[in-house]
Amino acid sequence: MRANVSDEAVARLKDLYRRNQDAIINRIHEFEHVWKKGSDVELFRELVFCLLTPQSKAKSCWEAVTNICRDDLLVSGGPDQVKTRLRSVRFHNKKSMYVVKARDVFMQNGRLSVRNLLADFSDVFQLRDWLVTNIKGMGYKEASHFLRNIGLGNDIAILDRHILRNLHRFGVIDRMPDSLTRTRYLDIEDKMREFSERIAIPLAHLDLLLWFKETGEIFK
DNA sequence: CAATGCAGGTAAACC
DNA sequence: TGGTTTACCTGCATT
Repeated sequence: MRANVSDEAVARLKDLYRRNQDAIINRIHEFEHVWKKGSDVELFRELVFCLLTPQSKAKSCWEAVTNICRDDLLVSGGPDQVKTRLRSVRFHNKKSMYVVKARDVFMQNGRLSVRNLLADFSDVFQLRDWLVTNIKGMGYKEASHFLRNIGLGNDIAILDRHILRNLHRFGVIDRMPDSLTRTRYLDIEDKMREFSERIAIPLAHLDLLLWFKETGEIFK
């Protein structure tokens, strides 16, 4: 077996992993802490963040979430009140509606019950399907992003443009998909899972690693 | 200062 | 029926 470009790229990736493994593991522990100890508000805050991020800057989105919480509008704020806190977020007209609608889904007897609802599911794939079906504005990528951020993402992939570009570079997928249907998402997710097993980097670690490789930071 | 590129995509309409 | 296209829409950094 002759070494090729892909093998060298994988070797560099594994090296990058060795040098950042501790930071990655620490970050994943922080995610898991949200599910273990976080309140319903904290869980919902992560969901709102993920509703905001499509085509937007993650940092601006998290600031917007912080502002909504600061003004105590996460649970009680109306669409207009939420919208004014999303000024720096792209597509805030639609996203402010998504936030308010999502909150209604998790309201039980006048209080936010995120944990109860999510804990009912036996596996994360069913849970993700449920989120995509019931939370308007949430597709497979952001549902996976949310689950990862609350510590339930060990066996799923967050197929954003950075990850897809890398999967293409590493020959995991033949070409960049121009759209991601459910079938295609699950198919590429399987291929990424096989890739992670082949190079002995856990799927959740691989996501953060590739993200770090592209942006130079481990954020959310 | 104007023009340009880019932000962790999704819903709905369309065929 | 499921894949593809289009609207959503703006702040911010760079040139």
